[in-house]
Amino acid sequence: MRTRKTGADRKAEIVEATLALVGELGLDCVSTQAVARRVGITQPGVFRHFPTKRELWLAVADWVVAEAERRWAAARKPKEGPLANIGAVILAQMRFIQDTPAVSSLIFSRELHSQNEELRLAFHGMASRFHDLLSRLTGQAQAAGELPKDFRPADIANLLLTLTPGLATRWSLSGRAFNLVREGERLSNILLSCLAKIAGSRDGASHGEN
Amino acid sequence: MRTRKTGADRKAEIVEATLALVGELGLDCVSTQAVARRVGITQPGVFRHFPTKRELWLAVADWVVAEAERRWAAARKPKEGPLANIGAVILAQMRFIQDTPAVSSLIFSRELHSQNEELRLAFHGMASRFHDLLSRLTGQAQAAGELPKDFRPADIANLLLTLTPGLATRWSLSGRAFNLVREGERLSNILLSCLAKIAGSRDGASHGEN
DNA sequence: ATTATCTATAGATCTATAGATAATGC
DNA sequence: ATTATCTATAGATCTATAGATAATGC
Repeated sequence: MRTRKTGADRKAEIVEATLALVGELGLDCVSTQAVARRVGITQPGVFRHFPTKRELWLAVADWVVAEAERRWAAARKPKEGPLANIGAVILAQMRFIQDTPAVSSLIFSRELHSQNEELRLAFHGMASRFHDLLSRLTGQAQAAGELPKDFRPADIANLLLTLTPGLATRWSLSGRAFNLVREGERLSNILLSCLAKIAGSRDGASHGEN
Repeated sequence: MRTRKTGADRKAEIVEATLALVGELGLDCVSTQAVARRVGITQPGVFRHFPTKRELWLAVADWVVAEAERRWAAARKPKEGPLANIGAVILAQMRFIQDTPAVSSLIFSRELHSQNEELRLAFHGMASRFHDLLSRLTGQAQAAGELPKDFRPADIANLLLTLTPGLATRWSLSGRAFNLVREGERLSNILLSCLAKIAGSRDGASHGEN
């Protein structure tokens, strides 16, 4: 019993250690033993802070959701146009995944998938709010003439939304061999400039295709 | 000892059961016990067909990769243009994920991520070949004037490639609450028609942006 | 004769509980 | 006095091995 911290501090440490281990080793490698070792306490010590492992996962989800929303808010650039804001928010999300790759593992885990509905709903809510944010910005960009009105904001938002998990998948499969943020910047610029070109060439036209 | 099958048949059954269980319960719920129960043999029976669980995962990966490539080939429409082929191949991939959701779980699993490099390489190879296929088709579509030459085929292919895992993520988080194939068709049509519109409005122009 | 399957079981690991111990805060 | 942490341990579960048994194929 060398060090002794407040309950709140230790809880935060345990959540942080769990996220780091999920990112390094994958989700099902994370035993309470491994978490305890990393934090520097004994394995049963973990259960004094989280009565069950399920509670630990929920705390992890809370942290992830709060951190994501904090980063979106920080990325907003009120002085620039809606299009620049879309790019900034997408980049913030890419940076979040690069810094916290555990998020990707959590999304397809058993815990979330079939054993902890609450966990799935927490992440689903996060994704929904991200979609809402992108929809709103897309609507503003359309109103400002920066994006074409050929497509509904919700659809463009969905297209933008797929970029992050789509790229994250390739990143993970490659062994994290490229810079996720840089590649994300490149691809989102291509997509956005492609959309913007339509707006530029025949602004305001509104006939659907497909 | 009621039934008794050939080794090859039983192996295939075990692989199939494993994939089904991963899709239903998530990857780390799949014990050799669960697989054996589903197949209808005893738990040690599994190890007579696969010496280690690692070997079982590799067999699963082999099946997934072979099945994916079989479906891409079947989806090709030689009589239609390159653009229609791009759409068809993307839809085939969406349908594959919808039929075999285990693939998504495998991609972010511990097994693949940090314990079985061979498994990661198998899936990485699959993704690379899919990218090559989309790049080739994009090049053809550009040559045929169906897509603009503003962007490199490899970049457009990357954009198209993110659609499937990106949508699959949203699908998984939603509790598989929408039709992945139909939504995939809708979104890929939006993306492709957006790209095509540039080609239509000022064909052949080739100046980069961003 | 070959080989698919079964029974029995070892040994590792994982979550969680009970009760003791010692560091902090009043 | 409160509470963070430790030691000891139960009980479940999981991969894998050893050796016996029975179904198939020549």
